[in-house]
Formats: sequence, structure tokens, C-alpha cells
Amino acid sequence: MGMYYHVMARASTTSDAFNAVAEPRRREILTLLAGQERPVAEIVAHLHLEQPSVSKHLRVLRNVGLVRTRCVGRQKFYRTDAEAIRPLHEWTATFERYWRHQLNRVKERAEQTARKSNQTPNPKEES
Amino acid sequence: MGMYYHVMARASTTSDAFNAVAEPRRREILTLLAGQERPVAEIVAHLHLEQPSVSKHLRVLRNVGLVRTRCVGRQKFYRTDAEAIRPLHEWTATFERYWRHQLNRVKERAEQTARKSNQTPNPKEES
DNA sequence: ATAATACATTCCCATATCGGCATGTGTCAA
DNA sequence: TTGACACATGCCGATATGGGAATGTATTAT
Repeated sequence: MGMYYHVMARASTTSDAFNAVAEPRRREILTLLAGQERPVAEIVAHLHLEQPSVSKHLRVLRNVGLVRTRCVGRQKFYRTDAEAIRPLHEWTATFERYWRHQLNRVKERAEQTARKSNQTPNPKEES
Repeated sequence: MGMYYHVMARASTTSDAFNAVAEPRRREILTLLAGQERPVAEIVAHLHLEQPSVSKHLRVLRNVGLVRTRCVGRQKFYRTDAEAIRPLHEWTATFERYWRHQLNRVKERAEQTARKSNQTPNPKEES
């Protein structure tokens, strides 16, 4: 009968890719593992972090599908699954038309300014 | 001469855009304010959240430059600065060639499979 | 001047997060 | 079998986080 009310302090990091890539180290890992798969030890060597921390970051990335693993003996090779980054890319892309808009406005202003200064040549220290 | 070592639990949400957009509500806000500027009350109406919470999210977004403000009387109009989303777009874009790669591999496999099943027509329940 | 309006800020709480350290767990080597 | 090795997991401490409630601060209306 308890009225448990849920207080979610923050969407769990394991919930989606947006949270996963919010962490700088995890972004480094994704970049490192984009081109080629690597065992954990190698990742540890690249980042300056303890092995357990790296493993924990890898776990987060794996939970949201940003990396995949392949076991070879006692080594575990990780590689980033770029496909899982596409949703982020597409979300940011929805704003592309807006920044283009802004750039156009800036360009137009610049051109206007240029025309104006043509009409009044050498306008020194205008303010 | 204390050896204060910094224990940063998590990169501050105010530090970069990646952290700012990790929060679902903030993503909603950015989408809402992409096309047109709106006063806080209107944002509150769209999201189902208390005004203080919205103000706090707006503060975070403003700190990382994802939104800009314009004051009109006692109202404060917010709009998203799409330009600030570009770095995210570009970061995700660095993985584009990799997911294309993966797609190509998938496609190639599919074509090979198609050729094979042409050579052995109607291979029912192969496994 | 006083009240109402539109936001911002502060405080509190439960929870999430990250890193380091210690401790599993599974695999290969001697 | 006993170690060594490659990782994963658990625990701890310091800190960050988001929401609600209360309060502060301009600005407009009466």
C-alpha cells in the first residue's frame, strides 16, 4: 500500500546513448575503438585511467549498444558500433536548417555592410 | 602544501553541450525553442514541469550557449542557438564513415546470400 | 505605495556517478 | 594443480543532479 514516489535524480547513464557520450572518457573510448577493435589493456594504456574504471565505462557503452565485444582467450576485444551513434547524429541534424538560417542571416548582414562601406569609402573608426 | 586531489564525480552539466543534451527535458526544450523564441511560462506549459525546474534547465542550456535570451518587460524570451549544436553534429559525423562501412558489409553479405540461393534454388530450412 | 506578475535562486532530499581499491572469475602456462 | 594474466564486479567516499517547495527580484498594473 505504500505510495512509493519515484525520485529520479537523473536519467540513468545506461538508459540511452545521449547519456553515455556525455562522459568525455567514454567519447575518447568510442573514438579509439572506431577504427579497430582493441583489448581492454590497450584502452587502459591509451587513456590514463585504472583498468576497473575503463571496464566500467565499457560496460556503460555496451549496455547502450555503442560497443560490441569479441572474446579471444582471456582477452576481450571491444569495438564501437557506429550504427548506434546514428540516432545522435540524426537528432543534431534536425537543427541543421536552423543554423544554416542563422548563417545566412549573418552572411546577408555582412554583404549589406560591405555595400554600405562601398557607398562611403574609407569610413575610418565608425562606431 | 596540501596535496588536494580533485575528485570530480562527473563532468559538470554546465561544462559542455554533450552533458546539457544528455537530459531528455533539455532536449525537449531545445526542440521547442528551435523554430521560435518563447517566454518561460510557455515552455512550462508545454513540458509538464514546475516553473523553477524549467528555469534551472534553461540556466544550464544558457551556460553552454545552447539558448539565448531576450528580455521584454518582465518576460524573458528564450530561443535555441542552433550553432551551438553543431559541435555535437560534427562529433557524431566523424563516425559516419564507419557506419557506412558496416552497412556496406551487411549489403555485401546480403548479395552473396542472394547469389548462393540462386545457385541452389529453394533450399528449404537450411541451417 | 501596494499588489500582481514573470522568472530566478535557494534549500532540501533521494539518488546517480566516477574513481580508486580490493576482490571475484575465467583462461592460459608451468 | 598452482600461478599468472586479463577483465569484471563490489564497495566506499566525495560530489553532482533534478524535482519540489519556499523565497527572492525585477517589472508592470492599480
